[in-house]
Amino acid sequence: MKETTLKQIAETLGISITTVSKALKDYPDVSAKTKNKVLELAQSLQYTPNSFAVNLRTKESRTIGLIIPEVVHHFFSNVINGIIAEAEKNGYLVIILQSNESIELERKQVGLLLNKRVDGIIMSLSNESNDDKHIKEIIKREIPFVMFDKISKLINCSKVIINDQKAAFHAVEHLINKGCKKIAHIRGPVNPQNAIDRFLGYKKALEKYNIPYDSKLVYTCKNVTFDEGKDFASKIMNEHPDVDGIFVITDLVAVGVLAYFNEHNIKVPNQIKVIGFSNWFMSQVITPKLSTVDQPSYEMGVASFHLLLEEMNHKKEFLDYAPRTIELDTNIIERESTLN
Amino acid sequence: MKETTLKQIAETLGISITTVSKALKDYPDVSAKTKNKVLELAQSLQYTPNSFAVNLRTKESRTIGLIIPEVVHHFFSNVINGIIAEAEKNGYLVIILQSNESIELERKQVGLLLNKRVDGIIMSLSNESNDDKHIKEIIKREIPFVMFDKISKLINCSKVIINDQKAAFHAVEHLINKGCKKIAHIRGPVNPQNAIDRFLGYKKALEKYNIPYDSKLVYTCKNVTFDEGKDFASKIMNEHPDVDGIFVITDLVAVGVLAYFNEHNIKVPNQIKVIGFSNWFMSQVITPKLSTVDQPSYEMGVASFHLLLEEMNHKKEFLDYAPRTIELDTNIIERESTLN
DNA sequence: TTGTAGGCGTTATCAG
DNA sequence: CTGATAACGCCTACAA
Repeated sequence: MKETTLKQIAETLGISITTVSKALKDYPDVSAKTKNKVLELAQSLQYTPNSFAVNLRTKESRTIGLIIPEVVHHFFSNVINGIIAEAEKNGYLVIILQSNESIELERKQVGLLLNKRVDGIIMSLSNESNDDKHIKEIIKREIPFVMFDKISKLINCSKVIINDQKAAFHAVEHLINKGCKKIAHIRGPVNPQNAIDRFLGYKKALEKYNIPYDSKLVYTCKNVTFDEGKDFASKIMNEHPDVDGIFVITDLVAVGVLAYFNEHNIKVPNQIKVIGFSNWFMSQVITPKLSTVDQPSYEMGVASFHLLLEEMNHKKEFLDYAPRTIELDTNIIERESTLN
Repeated sequence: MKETTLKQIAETLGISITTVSKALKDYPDVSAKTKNKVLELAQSLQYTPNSFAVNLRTKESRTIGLIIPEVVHHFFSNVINGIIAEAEKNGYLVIILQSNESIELERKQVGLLLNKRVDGIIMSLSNESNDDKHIKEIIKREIPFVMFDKISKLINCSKVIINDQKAAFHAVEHLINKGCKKIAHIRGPVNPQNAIDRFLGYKKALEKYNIPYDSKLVYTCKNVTFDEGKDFASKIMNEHPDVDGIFVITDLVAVGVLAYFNEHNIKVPNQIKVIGFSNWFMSQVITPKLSTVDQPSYEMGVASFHLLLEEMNHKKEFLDYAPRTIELDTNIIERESTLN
């Protein structure tokens, strides 16, 4: 089936392409009669503008790019959800790319999106990211750009975040309020800002309650997996059997911790309490149900797109735009794993 | 920053656009000297072809569309993973759209992708889908098209599936082998082919082992959620307390069933055995660990893209293409919920 | 070996 | 109210 074009409509109707174009776009300076004729024929021929031509002409594709570390991930898939829902409402489509937590791939993905000339890019950094060149390239090319969750403080762009430090502080405070005296922390990898901030929140909470900080009680994830949770739980029990509380970087790992405790008949929350982060679905399903920090993932997606849209609209009007940062609220969800 | 174009390079070098274009595409009929000059300048100017222009010229966008019911879903997010990985390897980007299990949205998404003129579409039907017009439109426009998992038997297109009936048969047979005498089935919604097939597999297994089929033992999900699992578990225990095995349409729902049993101190697998479908991650994390049917989700994604690529390549060469169906293997994963 | 010219389909300006 | 004309940036016969 051949696609219908303005030219075809113009020819069959014996009028000019210009007029057809105007009629279809409801310009005021086309007679009602012509307009009707055109609209009718266009309808019956199922005319839709060739988006390739429109893109070329208007220099925009109404498509944005999204780079995230992983799609198969409770938090990120919820963010995706928020972004594509909001994008669609505003007439944008979303190309999704994964970095698989690798900086090399991340660089490649940025390149692909720049070549594709998407109208804007939303991104959450990979854990490996410790270099900014590819990000700077986005900024340099003046592509509207928003970072969320795993951001870089060194980049001047719009951001959607939570206050990781505060949230972590409250999580650890929650453990302390529940009676924990010796609290370990399974932290995220070295680079990501949010792993750093959550660690700082942990430290601050100890400080406030006069619990001595002991770096030996801090365990650092490499891959942030279920299995790492199990391994660290085992290590903690061996090296510091008197630990009575653990704050874990994310629920997936915390669930690994609980799995280990279940298998080794270590009683949660009686002997040891555990709190996670992010409120993954599985946390309310396992035994004992995991206390955690709720992170508004869908909302982060929505907010990210809004900031991007704002910036894209400014760019279209050749207006300056000052990056904005949106900080969303979190709150502690108390479940069985931290009961008194 | 202004984008560099062929024209600019041509002008600064004092040669024609054509020559620049040819030099960059390594045509044989350009002198080595010119070629080098061009390549060098292009490099230093970071020239990348304007994809909008290329799209228009070549009539392809190297972008495909993917429509799935839900992104936040263990099975589908794994499929996405497979598709975008494979697409990227082959120089394609992927636009992802969700139907949210609504046929109306699904229709809209198809429309968006057709307007966008993607080179091909991969899709899994929503549970509501009982009408084909929008799908037929894709076929009519001769857009390469592949369906996976939730397919329609009425559409003549490439498909990637598992043998749901056989897989379900084996799941129920597994329960029977483990000693179950009265087996209930929590099935999926009415429309999707895979819900129908799994139900038929359930029936066949009963038949083979001379267990009378009782339609009262079949419960039909509407939304296929965790909560429905809990509700149906409760119903089953009330209405048929002697049921000793349940085959559940998917792990998420099965986990709901287990949650109910845990809360009401009903012993799994001693009093009643449960088997799910799809091997969601959480199934190996809960207590008791859920037996299930492993479904090769990532591989389904990869295979779907391959079929699509095959069809897109045929189309480019104006060759006829006969749709193919790939059926992937499944296998039973035995865990605690069906132990003897 | 290089360049000219036409076209992909749309939009925008400007003249009639 | 309508239409001719020129872009947008690239590709590719074909001509020189």
